[in-house]
Amino acid sequence: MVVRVLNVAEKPSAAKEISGLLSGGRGYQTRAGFSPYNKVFEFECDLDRQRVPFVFTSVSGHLKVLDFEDRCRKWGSCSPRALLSRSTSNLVSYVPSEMKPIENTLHREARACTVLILWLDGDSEGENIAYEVMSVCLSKNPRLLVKRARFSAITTQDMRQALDNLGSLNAPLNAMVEARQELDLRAGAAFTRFLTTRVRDEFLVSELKQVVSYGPCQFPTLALVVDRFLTIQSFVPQDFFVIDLTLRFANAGRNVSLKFDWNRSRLFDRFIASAVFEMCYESSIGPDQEQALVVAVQKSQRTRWKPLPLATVEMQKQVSRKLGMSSEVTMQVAEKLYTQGFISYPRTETDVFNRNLNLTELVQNQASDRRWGSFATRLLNPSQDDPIQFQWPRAGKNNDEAHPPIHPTRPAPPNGFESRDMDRLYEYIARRFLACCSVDAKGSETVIVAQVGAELFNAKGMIVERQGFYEVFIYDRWVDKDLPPVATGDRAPIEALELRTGKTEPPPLLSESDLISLMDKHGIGTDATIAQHIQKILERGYVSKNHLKRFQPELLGLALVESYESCQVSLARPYMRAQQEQSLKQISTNSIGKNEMLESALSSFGSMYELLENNARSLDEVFRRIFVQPNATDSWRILQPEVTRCGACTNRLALKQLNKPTARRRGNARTTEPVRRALTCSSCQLNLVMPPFGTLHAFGATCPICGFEVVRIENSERNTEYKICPKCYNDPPSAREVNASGQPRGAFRCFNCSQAGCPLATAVVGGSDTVCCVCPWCSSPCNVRKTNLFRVSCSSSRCNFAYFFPRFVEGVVVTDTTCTNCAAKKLEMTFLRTMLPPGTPQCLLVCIWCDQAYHTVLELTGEPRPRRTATARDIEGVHSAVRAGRGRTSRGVQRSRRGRRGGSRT
DNA sequence: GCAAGGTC
Repeated sequence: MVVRVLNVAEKPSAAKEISGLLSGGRGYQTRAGFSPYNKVFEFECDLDRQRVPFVFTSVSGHLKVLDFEDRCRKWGSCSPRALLSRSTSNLVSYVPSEMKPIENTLHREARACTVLILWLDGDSEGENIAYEVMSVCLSKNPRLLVKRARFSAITTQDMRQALDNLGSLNAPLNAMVEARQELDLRAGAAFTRFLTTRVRDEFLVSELKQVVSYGPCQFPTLALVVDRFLTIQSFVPQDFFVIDLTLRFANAGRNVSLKFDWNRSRLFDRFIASAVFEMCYESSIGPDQEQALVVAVQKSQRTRWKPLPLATVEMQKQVSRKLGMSSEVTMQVAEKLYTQGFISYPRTETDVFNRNLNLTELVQNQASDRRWGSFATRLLNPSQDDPIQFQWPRAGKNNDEAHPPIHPTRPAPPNGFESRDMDRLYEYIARRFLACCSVDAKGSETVIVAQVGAELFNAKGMIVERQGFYEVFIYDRWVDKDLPPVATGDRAPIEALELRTGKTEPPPLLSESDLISLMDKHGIGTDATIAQHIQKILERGYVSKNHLKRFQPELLGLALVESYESCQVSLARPYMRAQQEQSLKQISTNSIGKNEMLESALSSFGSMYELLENNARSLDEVFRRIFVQPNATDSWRILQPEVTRCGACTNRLALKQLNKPTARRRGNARTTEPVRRALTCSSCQLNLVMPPFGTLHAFGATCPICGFEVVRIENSERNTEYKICPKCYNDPPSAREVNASGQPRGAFRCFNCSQAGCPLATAVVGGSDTVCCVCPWCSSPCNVRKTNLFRVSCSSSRCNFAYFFPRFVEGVVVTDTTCTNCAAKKLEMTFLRTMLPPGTPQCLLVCIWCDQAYHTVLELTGEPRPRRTATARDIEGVHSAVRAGRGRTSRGVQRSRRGRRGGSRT
């Protein structure tokens, strides 16, 4: 019989790469599949020492989805409880319509082949997809001989080895995935339907659009946020005591003060601390005693290791921490960079580079970049006196045997990427890669140990001898700390000796990076899904991010966790997912059968369901506070029972109407009196007047000035929205916010505020409305604004000009000084010193267009200068906007502009 | 309308 082999990979890129390797230098032919993305490659290849035709195609992840049978698919068609039992509801697995083209390709190719080789990824999901592909192919050609290829990397060697050692499919591993799918679906659907319908039916919130969902990953994630919140709430500060010592040393003819740390760090017992301090103090008094003795000067070498190769979870954590991008956005941007061929596959657990990968070639690729190209060149062409040279990256401990660590695959486009986020993420990946391929940083640490009485104190100094990878990895710094020249036996006068009292502080709320680490630790989600789970609990309104981008539970999230706990239902505990994964693993090792495991897990979910249902009163109590609508007869008094959080007492503020609505006749038109309304705090006796129009929503962020929760006001008729702090709206923070004639600027919204560090405060000190220069593209006035970054942008709605200041610019003030060259207002800029090389000024007063001082700072950091010239594309953008008679093309920009201009003023 | 896991 003529042998013809059908091969299937998990994604199109893998099919193409493997085809390239297996066909050797002879190349392959490409044909279209029914899906435009999943092409078919054809070539000849040796199999069992015989040259045979190979047909290679791909799927795009899972081919099938799992759902309930029709009978149970509609909400309300059965009790949610029935979804938790295999005897009362059945599941069906089918190919959804969007996957039909791929299925059709497999059908067509399977008919014409005799052997099927499954080249799916080497993880459990890959095994499950292999089964899906097999069932689809066998349905059209039951006589196919099915084989599984196993490989850890897409290299010629691995491919050949896989082909010479074809195996069979791993049924227990597949059974494990099937069990996971079934459990997640049944439990997710049952609890979600129960929670959502209970809210709707019990409280008659018939138009409830919100889903109150349960998911085995989202709930433990929520629990992590709530846990930290409760830890902070219940934190009891403890007094501690520290002895601070400052000594005076002579250095180059000048006296310098040096602070020392106490070797005991701190003591918690007031009496012991006082006694120790007294002894210390006594021994320092006296004619010859007011000196400390230097008892040791210890020198040691210190190394800071270069970073490990980059895996997905680490990327999400670091990019959130260093660039302030959420993990969700990071993954979207990374996906874009990947599909455009700029970086390797962004979903990988691997933090060790395979020795077969040609890293020097990848480094060479970066040599053309104007920002870090010179570093790449130094790596490859080391000179004798240059410590920077190529060294193979350190090896991490994780390897998914499927993808390499994330690295750049080709140089950045010379004119930058289409979005700033792509620019920033690519830069991070490229710099991190070069840092991995360079050398550790080395420094020399000096510790001076001084003695007063019987107590020892230390001061540390550092001389960085080799910056190593820090030269390219600008996200971290290692800086010198000078010490005066001191030798053992020296005596130094005591400048200060004090017993200081401090209080222990609770840990902060979780940052995104903290949350990702905890999810990773507890095995919640995978590298590819962690970001989605975080996004989900935000969307569901269980948690929000405050102005510091830290996660705080919302009332609903807190209530869900608390009420589950009160019913003794352990679904909202961080370890639940890991525990479930553990039981599932037993299926893959054949320690337990799939059916047996499922029956037991489902029965346990069933018990929890019943527990929740029987104790639903406590759940109702909580939901009532959140969802109950005010009594219809009282509706002119209470409009929304719980809108936002009071900054004084943390109670929820209610929105009350202050006047009865009355209709009046003005001429022929019948008009309604505007509603006067206020947020009121029952315990603080506070009334905060609110704008009369628009719906109020809690925004999640907290005002850093007064601690009130920010409110988002949405006016759907005018299609505007803006944010206010309820307190600042009534009581603007200071005279900072006055207009040119010294009058307060009407109603005070977040965008009028210039509070440093608050991302909502987008006004600039000196006034957002102050013109700072003429637009280089269209000659309209330009203002300085602030969103995440400061920027100079054109005020014309028809022009897209904007110059974003680099991230190290942390403050911009428009001054009255003008540039003698171009008449632009000079800007006073303050820089974040930790992001700049040593010796850079911390503050500059400059014209950003003409002053060399600013341009020098930009050159030092590899940032581009502000461009006065527009590209052809920019100009065409302006022209087409003018032709179309509209403003900026982005809807979001248009909306926010209206907000700024007072279109939403009420 | 519900989950989590792949993937474009």
